[in-house]
Amino acid sequence: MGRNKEFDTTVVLRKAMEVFGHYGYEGTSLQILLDGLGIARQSLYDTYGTKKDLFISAVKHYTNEKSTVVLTRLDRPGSVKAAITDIFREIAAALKDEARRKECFIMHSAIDQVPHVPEIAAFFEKDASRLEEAFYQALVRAYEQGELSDRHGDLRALARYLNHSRYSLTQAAKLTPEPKVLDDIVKVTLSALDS
Amino acid sequence: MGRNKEFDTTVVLRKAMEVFGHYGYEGTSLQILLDGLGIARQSLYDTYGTKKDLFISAVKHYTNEKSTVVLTRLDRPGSVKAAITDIFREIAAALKDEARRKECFIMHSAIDQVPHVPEIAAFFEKDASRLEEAFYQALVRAYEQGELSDRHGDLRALARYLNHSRYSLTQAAKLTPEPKVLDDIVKVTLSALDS
DNA sequence: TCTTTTTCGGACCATTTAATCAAGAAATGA
DNA sequence: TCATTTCTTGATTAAATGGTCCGAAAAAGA
Repeated sequence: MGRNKEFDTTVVLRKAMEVFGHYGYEGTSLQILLDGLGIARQSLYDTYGTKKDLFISAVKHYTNEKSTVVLTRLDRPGSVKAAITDIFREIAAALKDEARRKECFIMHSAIDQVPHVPEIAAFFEKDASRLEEAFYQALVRAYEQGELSDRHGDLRALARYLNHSRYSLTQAAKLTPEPKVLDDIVKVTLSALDS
Repeated sequence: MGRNKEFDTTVVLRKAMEVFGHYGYEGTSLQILLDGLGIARQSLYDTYGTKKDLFISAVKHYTNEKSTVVLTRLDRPGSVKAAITDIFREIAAALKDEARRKECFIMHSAIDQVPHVPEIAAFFEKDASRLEEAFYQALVRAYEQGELSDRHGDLRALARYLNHSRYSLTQAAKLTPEPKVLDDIVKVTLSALDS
């Protein structure tokens, strides 16, 4: 019994990504936050806890969502190169989409807080190592399948590079509104896999 | 006549880079800032103006310093590949040095402010296009010198990629304290120039 | 000595901050 | 009907915010 929630908590979480992504964690005042979420102040505290709690929830939700997509693609049977290409094309597409683009920028705000919020630091560390390992395993499989030559040598380094490149694309997007630049970066990034 | 300044304004500017780099622009309270700079409040306002003025000065000073190094190397006669390799090795070295590393993180704080401080947005836009052009001209020269094959094709894309990679290394450094990871990323990044 | 400049520190300002408490209205299902 | 939950709003709190003003001490050169 009791009254139902009038807002979808994950929809509001996405809005939080946008707001925090635009203003940064410290740059987002409670007023700005509430205006962006479209809910009343008390609803925020009742549903998510403090401003920091909401921020952490938004960061985790965003990261998990993105990581899941990557992990799924990497586990997909068949060409590993094709899977990795898809992953990067998908990121570029998200960053070129007016609506989805805004959510991505919470990553930047989150990285700001790494030195100050232990929970976020620990979360990112775990996520990064999980993804690095997934990339590595996929690359090993690619090698076994004959998709990579000995030229690529250090697959561990290649895995780290790919995971880092994935993260860094949002930074590039924040610095330039030009879609072509993003495409250029992705293209050259993927050329690291060429034979 | 009159009393001399007791502090070196550029030394204090470097300290400002560290403080802003660590806490972010909004995350840096005036108190934190003054403690970090080691000067009195009034001295700050007399010398640099407001907190925002100081931030902008620090960002510009840092960026100009780094860009100058890059432009100088790219103009150096001889192997372009060697020059670019040097540029990235130098960045990695800075990010691995306990002291210099801290200053670099002001870049991250600066990018946060791009959507909110027009002066910073304009400054970065100019700086980026200048460097992209320098990379491009250098790559053209490299091609003419026989350092690059037709495989590399789109030199404009390659230039954008290199400039972006340069920026993004600080992000990688912020996410991991592991020097080896940085080296791995640089190694693979530079492999884009391999024949 | 005298004037100028800088340093330093405290006092002070209005504003904003995140967060809590309270209370009534609206909705929900037993 | 009744208990429960959420929504909305306003009041309030205590602390922190960036910035200004003032005055005295300390240099430095004329």
